[in-house]
Amino acid sequence: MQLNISQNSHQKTALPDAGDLTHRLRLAGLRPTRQRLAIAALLLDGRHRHVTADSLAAEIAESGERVAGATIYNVLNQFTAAGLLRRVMVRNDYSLFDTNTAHHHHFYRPDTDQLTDIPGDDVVLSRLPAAPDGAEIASVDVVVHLSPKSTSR
Amino acid sequence: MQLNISQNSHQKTALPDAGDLTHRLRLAGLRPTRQRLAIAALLLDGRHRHVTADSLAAEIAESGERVAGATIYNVLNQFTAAGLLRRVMVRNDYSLFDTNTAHHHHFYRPDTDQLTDIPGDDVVLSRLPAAPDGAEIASVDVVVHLSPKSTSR
DNA sequence: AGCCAGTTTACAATCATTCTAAACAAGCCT
DNA sequence: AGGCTTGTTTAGAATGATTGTAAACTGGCT
Repeated sequence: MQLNISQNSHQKTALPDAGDLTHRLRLAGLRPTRQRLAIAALLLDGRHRHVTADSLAAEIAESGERVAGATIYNVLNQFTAAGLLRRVMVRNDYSLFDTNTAHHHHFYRPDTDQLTDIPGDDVVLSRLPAAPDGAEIASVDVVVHLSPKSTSR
Repeated sequence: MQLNISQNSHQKTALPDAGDLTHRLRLAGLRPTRQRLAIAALLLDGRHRHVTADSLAAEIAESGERVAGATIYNVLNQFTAAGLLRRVMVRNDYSLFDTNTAHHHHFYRPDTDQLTDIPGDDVVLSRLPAAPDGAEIASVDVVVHLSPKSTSR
């Protein structure tokens, strides 16, 4: 079976070499198992994209690896807890995991069910509420819901 | 700070009378059936709160009415489509329906799983992105995720 | 009164996600 | 290296919110 990792070798940035990923997983307190390394190689290569548990499973299968469904969920949750991924909730059907953990926001199109990043600083929150007693602000999620442009007007 | 909408008076005059609700349902293009009126009486009295399909079912049962589970979901979706409710997604386990359809945002505490409104204009978006081609902005959801206050810092 | 589209209902089905408990592998210890 | 311990993975079952289905019902018209 041919792992298709070579494909990103022409990329400018560090393609995830095994040592690097192993190290990152260790830093996150996660044992670098075959399964976690396979998923990390797909998701933590520095590119920003959105995957579902399902789409990731398909990619893994395509790459020739074999990872159980439950493990995919486990690893996605572990990566998210470790801050390697961000969970984005736009529907209550399923979750999307965002490989971009930097602070940014999303467009969501209900009709096509597509999620896209809102570029750069195109959303500016000029005012934030004070956190209630006993709590502090962990993160702020902005989801801009889109609708097809109405032709008439 | 009286950001209250006028219908929320402190007297029971805020109670929706049947005729009013019947009319509102008709305006929304919905036949005023016993089930829809029962749910409307609970949710459309001008108070702002968040319910789940489940919590609403419990309230209905307590009030002595009987409404099938599927109908509760149907009606919640119909009310939401008609703009009488707003659907808020904070987890992907279930949906919350917000009786406050005015533009406002939410605090969410993952540990206690509680959703609260962010008062008034405490969130100000000073900059919004342009909608992508063929789309227009339908709504903007801001969810401020909270965490228990850390003692340090 | 009677009709009919719109509604409701019970129940099954769906589907993402989590649980279970049994098999397995990583890393440490000697 | 062998063995141990604990963290991981696994298949399959379970969960739980939500939706589909097909039959029964009802609101509101004529």
